[in-house]
Amino acid sequence: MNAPKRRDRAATRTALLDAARRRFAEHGFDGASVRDIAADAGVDATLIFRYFGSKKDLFAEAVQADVPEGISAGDDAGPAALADALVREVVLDDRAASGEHPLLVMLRSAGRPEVRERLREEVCGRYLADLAGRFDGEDADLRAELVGALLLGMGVMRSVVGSPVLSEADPERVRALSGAMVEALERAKG
Amino acid sequence: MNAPKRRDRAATRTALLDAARRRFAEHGFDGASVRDIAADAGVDATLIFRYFGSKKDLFAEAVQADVPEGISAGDDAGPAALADALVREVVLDDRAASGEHPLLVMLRSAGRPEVRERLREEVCGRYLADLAGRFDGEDADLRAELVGALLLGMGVMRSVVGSPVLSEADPERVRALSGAMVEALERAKG
DNA sequence: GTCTATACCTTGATAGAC
DNA sequence: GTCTATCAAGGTATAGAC
Repeated sequence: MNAPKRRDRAATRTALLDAARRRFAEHGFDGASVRDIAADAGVDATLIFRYFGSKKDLFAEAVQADVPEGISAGDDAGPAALADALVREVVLDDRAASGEHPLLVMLRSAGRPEVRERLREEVCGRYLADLAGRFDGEDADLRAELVGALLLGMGVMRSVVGSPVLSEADPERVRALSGAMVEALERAKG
Repeated sequence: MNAPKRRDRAATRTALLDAARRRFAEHGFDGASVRDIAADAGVDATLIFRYFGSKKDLFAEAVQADVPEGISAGDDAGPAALADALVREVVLDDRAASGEHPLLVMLRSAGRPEVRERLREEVCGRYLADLAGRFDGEDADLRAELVGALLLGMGVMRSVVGSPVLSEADPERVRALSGAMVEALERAKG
């Protein structure tokens, strides 16, 4: 089912991206070999280089494909509302179908400097900037950073460290507790 | 200076461990080759296998050596005091001399399943268990997990993502804000 | 016993044949 | 558009030199 019809560029590319997403998510960048990915896709390994240039480029494209566009909270919502949306997106969301959140996939591959750089762009440019804009007071960026740290840390706990507590806990309770932490930050204006 | 006297088992081992710590901390598990480590230590690469068995075993020993024994807070201190001590240890402490905190080194090498397993033992068994014991109420373990997530996330922000905000912020302010978040958890008893 | 030479297998990457 | 060498680098094992 993964094997594309022979001589079908588009299907080959798609099959490779698909296999890459799964392999990278499960084994990380270094743990997934191009030969394994190609075998999963039912094509020859050299096609990866023909179509994507390098393993790194394949990784970039595979992981980028499902980074959510924006954040599902109103533009004028406060930090707590945004944080709540992010908790659901990064931590609680059942991603059994779509796999791990791309940020967490990147975290598991953070040995590579290029991956860390993408992470920084993604986290700082996309998420933290948005968060910081919703805090008021002197050190909005520091408080946004702490919210980001909490979120990222929850993802790391669940997905990298592998602690079962967050997965097994009542999602509503998780949202309530993390919400209380964010509200404490809102109260502590600089 | 790194080259041990020839035919000196202890000195060779030490030199290898030393070089390994530096290489692993800077480049992660996959980014540090046994040949590079051995070259740094001024010895032949195959000695790594003679003395440690495998690269993984060398990593385990190199990283284990400087995981702090216990946590520098009184046995009867509350969660906030312990969290404060941990913030200093993991995030704020100037480890320029001793290098990154071993937990963060492990995080940067978290592509490998064995590394993740060590991380889980370390984080859950050592840090979270201690934290959970200091909360009272129903879901002490969940609240301990959230404190751990905040701490780990701060370390990840600084060391993996590479965001400059935490490093450049006033340490006292960081302690005050993270303390407020932990206190919010104490208040939210299950 | 302590170290060195060397060789083997896997993996990322390239060149050129079909 | 696809596949078959082929290469360099890296982890690992073994034999043997001092």
